[in-house]
Amino acid sequence: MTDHSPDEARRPLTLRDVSEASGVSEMTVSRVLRNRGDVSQATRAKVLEAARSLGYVPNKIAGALASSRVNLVAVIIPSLSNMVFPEVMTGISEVLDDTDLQPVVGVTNYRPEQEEKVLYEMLSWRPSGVIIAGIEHSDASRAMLASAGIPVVEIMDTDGRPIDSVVGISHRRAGREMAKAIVKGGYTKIGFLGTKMPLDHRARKRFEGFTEALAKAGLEVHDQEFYSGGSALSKGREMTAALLERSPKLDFLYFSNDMIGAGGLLYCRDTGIDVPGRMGLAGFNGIDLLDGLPQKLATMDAGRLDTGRAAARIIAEGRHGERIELTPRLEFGDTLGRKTVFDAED
Amino acid sequence: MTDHSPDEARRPLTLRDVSEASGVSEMTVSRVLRNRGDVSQATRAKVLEAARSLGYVPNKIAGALASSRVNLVAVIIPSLSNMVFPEVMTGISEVLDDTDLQPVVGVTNYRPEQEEKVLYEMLSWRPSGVIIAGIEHSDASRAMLASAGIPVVEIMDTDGRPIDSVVGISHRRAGREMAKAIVKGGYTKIGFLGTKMPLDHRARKRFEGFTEALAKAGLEVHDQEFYSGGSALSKGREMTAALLERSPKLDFLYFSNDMIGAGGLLYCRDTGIDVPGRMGLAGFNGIDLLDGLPQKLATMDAGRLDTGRAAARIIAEGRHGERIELTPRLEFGDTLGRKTVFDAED
DNA sequence: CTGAAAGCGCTAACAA
DNA sequence: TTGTTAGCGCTTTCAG
Repeated sequence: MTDHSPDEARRPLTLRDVSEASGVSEMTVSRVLRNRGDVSQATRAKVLEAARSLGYVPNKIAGALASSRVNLVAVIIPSLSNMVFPEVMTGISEVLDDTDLQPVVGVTNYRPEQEEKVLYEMLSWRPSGVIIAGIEHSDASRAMLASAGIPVVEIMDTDGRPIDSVVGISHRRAGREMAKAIVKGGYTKIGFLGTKMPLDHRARKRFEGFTEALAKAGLEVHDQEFYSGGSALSKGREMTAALLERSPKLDFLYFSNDMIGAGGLLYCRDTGIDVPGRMGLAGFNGIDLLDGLPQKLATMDAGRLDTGRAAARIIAEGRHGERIELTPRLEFGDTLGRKTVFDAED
Repeated sequence: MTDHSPDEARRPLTLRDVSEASGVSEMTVSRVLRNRGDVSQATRAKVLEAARSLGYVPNKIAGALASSRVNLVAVIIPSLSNMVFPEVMTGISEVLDDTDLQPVVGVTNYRPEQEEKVLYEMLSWRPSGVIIAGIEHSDASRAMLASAGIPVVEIMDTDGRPIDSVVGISHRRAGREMAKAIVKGGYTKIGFLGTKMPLDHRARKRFEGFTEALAKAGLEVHDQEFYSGGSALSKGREMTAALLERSPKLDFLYFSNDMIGAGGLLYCRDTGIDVPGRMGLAGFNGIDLLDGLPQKLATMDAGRLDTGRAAARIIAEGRHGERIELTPRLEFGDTLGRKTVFDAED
């Protein structure tokens, strides 16, 4: 096993230590450890044995400095507690696992200054690429990304001018399509329930697309309710209660995410509101976590897994200037589009 | 703005560039950029202006090599899609945000070999500390951690022999206490529903503690159902249906996590099973995400936020050999302990 | 307060 | 197939 000398602070081992222990030059040790260049089986074995028995862990800092190659990919996302981003991460990891690249995650909490700081911090490690959520960034952030000289992929939003590559859906379009489906379903008194966060650009764009498409159909959002804080079932319940108290005539509720949408659904069921007859519901995201609810909420899948995969592939292949726009997929579930049934019973 | 010369691959800027642009020695530039040592206001201003206008981003690789100081903390967790780990991360970030340390996340997918690989990879960047989930690791992993010469905090499980520091709860104890509460509630025909994963040591330990405490009360787990795959409401429903079909006489179901527990709860309600009269239910974790369900599931909070905070503090303060055992907190909710009410009505 | 020299631990490039 | 020589871009140390 590892050589545990007395408890003094042991200096980390270096290539030189392995070199001495194996009687092979540092350079050759380096080659063995990186599987680079031809090395005889004999020396190879000697070196590996020495490295293993010493417990040598290479110093990538020195390696990266010498080779100016860093196998890190910076991934910058607003939050980990949102369920959406971990899924993107899964897609990214899935692809990077087949390469020697390693994702490094930074979290911004939806704050531009934080994003700037995290970005600066990560770029200072000279990663091989950056995957960053959203297409809205501070001037300083954009400048850093533009001049970093590495592949940059902005993900999850294609409405805007990307710095380099972009992968995701158009949230305006997602909003529009949901509006069209609702109109088609025969609903007319439409309420919106969403987040207050002015910095959640994607939610904002969905809302814009939504109202725009409603307007084209001669409709508008009748009433709305905003909240701040995490998305949770209970929030959805409360908001729905408040909104319906204020505007009892609503016949459709569009939630800005599935979690609060599910809360709204539970509220409707508890209070005996017939869904989707008397009231239609829809959320956003396609969170399968909620699959076991009594009714399946209508939603719009944003292709998070595919987004992560595609972004990672762009980085892995060192591509630039790609644009991959995914199609948001409407899932009707059990809460949208049965208005006619209700009308018949009315 | 940044000087955008023609599109040729620009060499990243170095201290030397800033030095030349500002007419100040590299050394002094370095001091300004790090706020180290005394520098006159005049030079200070010159340097900052030059750095800013060039868009200089320091190279931490070189800095780290020269100073052998790295402001990274390796955080190694099994999964991001589990809801539990993001919450721990939140606690970690919260504390590290007040320092100059940066968390770097690695994911193992509950696989020891993956853990070993990720650990090796991260240690090769010479981080200032390691926070790692669980207390079970491969020999190689333990050896790496033990000889890294940095603070190591194993989190979320205190049942075992830690390498350095440990923060978390005893899952055996959590299982025992839940068993006691169930016994006290008057339930006797107890079913267990959990994950198949033999590598989820914490779930295993809870189960062991659970059966042990039941045994002490002269009871045993009457029937059980295992599954693999992600935790989701629908899984909970299916498992509950299967288990109750097989063993209709059960009067309590203990789920290994809140998500499947919630699914079980929904199933019981849908099929008209009186909870907690005819059937008691409990999960594990205290996921407030589910707060808005019709009934609140009994659960055991594992103090994830506090765990993250405490672990980060140990790293930030460079402490060694700490042991912080948190107390799992039983939350009765609405699904445990009203057996007597039912008995009266029976 | 500022600067010059040396070197962190590794790898590119070349030599043997 | 193996070894030697120079750095990579910074910071430490010491001198002014």
